[in-house]
Amino acid sequence: MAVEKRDKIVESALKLFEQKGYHSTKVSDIVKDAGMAQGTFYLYFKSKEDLFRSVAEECLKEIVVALEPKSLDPRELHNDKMHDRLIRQTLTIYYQNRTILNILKRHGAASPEIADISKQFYGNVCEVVKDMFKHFNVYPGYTDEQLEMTAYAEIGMLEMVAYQWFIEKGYGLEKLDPLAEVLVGINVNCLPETDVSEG
Amino acid sequence: MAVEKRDKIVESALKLFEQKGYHSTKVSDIVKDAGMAQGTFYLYFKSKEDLFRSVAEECLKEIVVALEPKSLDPRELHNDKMHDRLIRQTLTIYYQNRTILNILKRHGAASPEIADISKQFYGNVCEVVKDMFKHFNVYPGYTDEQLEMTAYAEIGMLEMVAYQWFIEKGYGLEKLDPLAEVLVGINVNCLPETDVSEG
Amino acid sequence: MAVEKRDKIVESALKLFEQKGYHSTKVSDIVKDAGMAQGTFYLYFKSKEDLFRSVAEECLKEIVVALEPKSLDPRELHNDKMHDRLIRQTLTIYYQNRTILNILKRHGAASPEIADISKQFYGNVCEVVKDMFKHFNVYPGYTDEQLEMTAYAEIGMLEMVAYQWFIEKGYGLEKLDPLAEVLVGINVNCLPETDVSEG
Amino acid sequence: MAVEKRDKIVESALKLFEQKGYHSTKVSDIVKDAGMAQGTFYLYFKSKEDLFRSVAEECLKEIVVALEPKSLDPRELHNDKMHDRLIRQTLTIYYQNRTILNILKRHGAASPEIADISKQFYGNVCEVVKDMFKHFNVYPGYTDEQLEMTAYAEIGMLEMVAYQWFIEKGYGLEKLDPLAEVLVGINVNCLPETDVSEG
DNA sequence: TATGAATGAGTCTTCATTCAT
DNA sequence: AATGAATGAAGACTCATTCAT
Repeated sequence: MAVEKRDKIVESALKLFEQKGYHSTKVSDIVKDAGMAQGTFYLYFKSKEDLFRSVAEECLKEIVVALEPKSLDPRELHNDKMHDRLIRQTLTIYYQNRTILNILKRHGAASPEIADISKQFYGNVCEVVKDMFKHFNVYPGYTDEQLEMTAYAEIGMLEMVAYQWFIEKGYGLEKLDPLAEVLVGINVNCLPETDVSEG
Repeated sequence: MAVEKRDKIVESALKLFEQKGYHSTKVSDIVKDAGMAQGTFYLYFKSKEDLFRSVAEECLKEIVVALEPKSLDPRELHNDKMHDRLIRQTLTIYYQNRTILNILKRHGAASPEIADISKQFYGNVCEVVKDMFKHFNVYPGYTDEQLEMTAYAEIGMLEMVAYQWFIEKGYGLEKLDPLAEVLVGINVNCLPETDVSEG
Repeated sequence: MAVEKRDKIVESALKLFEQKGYHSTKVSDIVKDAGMAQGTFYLYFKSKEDLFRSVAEECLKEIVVALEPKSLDPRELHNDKMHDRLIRQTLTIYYQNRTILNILKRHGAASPEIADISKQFYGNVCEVVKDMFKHFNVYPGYTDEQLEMTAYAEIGMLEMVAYQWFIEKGYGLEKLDPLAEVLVGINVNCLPETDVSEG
Repeated sequence: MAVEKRDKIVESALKLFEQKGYHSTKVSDIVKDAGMAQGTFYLYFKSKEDLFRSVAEECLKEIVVALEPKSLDPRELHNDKMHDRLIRQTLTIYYQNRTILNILKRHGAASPEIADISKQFYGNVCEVVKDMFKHFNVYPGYTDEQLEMTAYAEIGMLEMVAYQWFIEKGYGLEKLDPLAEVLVGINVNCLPETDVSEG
């Protein structure tokens, strides 16, 4: 029961945050949408900011975990379509979490106090991607900073197209293939040892 | 005199928005920082939102204009380093406008009512980049949607690294070369067949 | 409980409006007088104007209803003292509602947006009086416009003396008799031929 | 020049007060309408309230003077149509000053501080009317209080019909005759020594 | 006289949070 | 655990008035 109520609050909050933004969504809006009394909210969350922080942290951690190599099917990763697979994998995860990503991107970190969540998220994702690059020796001879730059570039690329197609344009996973194809196209020769003859 | 005061407000506002975010910055903070009375603010801006909208629109328009091909030195664009030049150009513009871009990225569009500014900005930048792709026939055979995807991917890439290095890490233009090098590296072979003599 | 609070607000508001006028009475004055917090006010009224409008509409409707023939004792109305009775009845109603009438008369409709209440009130009262004139055939041969003029003249007469004696001079119902006597004197022969046996 | 500017302010103020009420009319509205700068206003009036007070006092004094017997043509007053003449005279004066009377009636005395003007005005008009009643011995045997009541009743009557026809309905002096006829009708027998056989 | 930019005290209204039931 | 009425601090915006030019 308790968990159900908490989930209901989170669900309503995410919906409203996405529609109206964090600051324009009142606690009263959330509880009205969730069908409960104002006071009930504070049985599950210390404050409105606590709700946002909790939800964001949860979601973003899930995303990071999902991106980690150990989450991926290892057989998939050892063939020549690895980069393509990675891109599809990431886009899919972004699609599944498009709501929270939309909120963070469109409405920002809501207030500087919460900005650390966003910062940490990007840091974590970057680490994961860098590890992947190292693991597969994608950019041999690159310094750590160069790897970091490359990682962020890839992340920015994926995030932007996910935002534009999954949120702004409202498409679903039917756009996964066309997007992946184009993104692989940009990087096609970046992974020289990958046999791209399949093209 | 009048212009000076307006500029002073904008300056203080940008500083405070960047530090504390749009919602946490009070009009009273802005005027205190700008050294004037509360009422003076309303001689130059209809409301706090009007200030944000005005400044954002101004800055973003400037960025779009700066990115347009006609703003670029044409001699620069007719050699085989074109892509490198474009990346440096864009990064420089992003660097120069890092404050407003930071505000928009970190604190979002402040409220859904202002979200249209951000949306239009990306639309415009995308158009500029697509035109560039077409002009130099970078991606022959691509459909318009594919060009759009590629354009957004490039924009996302540049934006993310600019954000991470110029804002989060606080570097200046001394990072222009290393960043450009890496970014070109990602795309290095994307323009192999481009014969830019086509003019 | 809820009704009690609302009533307390109305009570304090009427008191303060009468003392200081609508515009000089702050919401903070009202809640201080009513012994509650600022926010509580807005649980019961949308705004200060909403409070004024609500109270004024309520009171004025009551007055109109009280003036309607069906509110009057029918036995009273079928003798030759009818006009005297009507005048006493109206003066009594004006006395009972002197606070709101005072506010409207002294402080006006507070803002043009509320002026419609006052206008409608006079329109309604005029209709009631005209109907009474017609019912008892007080002014045979009069056109509708002439009846309307007469009705407004009577209303103005009653309102003015009620204002001067019950409010400005602060008398109570002990002035009912002298006022009625004089007012009947003005009109004494206006109803000479009225055979109220008309039924 | 100076007088012209002052008059221009008064003219604009009266127009706007009538349209929007005292409180909703800003000093900036008045000077904009009068075509001058904000500061100029304060060369002619100490404050907004001073303007209102000055204008109201001026107008109301004029009305009282116009109503005084010495202002009336003495030949008119010594015949059997005296009451009719008085009513016409008063209605005409009310018509000519309908703007200020409208402001006072519809928008009230603006604030309690100015309420004294209105109060004094009615006191003065009442005195004039009472003197007239005494002069022509209209109500022989009446006490002073009874005369005062009668005077206020007559004033209320005239004021109300003037308001309804000259302001609410927007008619001009073409309504003078019908209004006077009806008003005389109400009082027709109140002046027993007047030979109404002429009627 | 005339200007109009600048002032800042004043007030309504909002909304996250609390607490008695 | 649940309620929802009550709270009150906070902040955007207004506008009569001033004053340097």
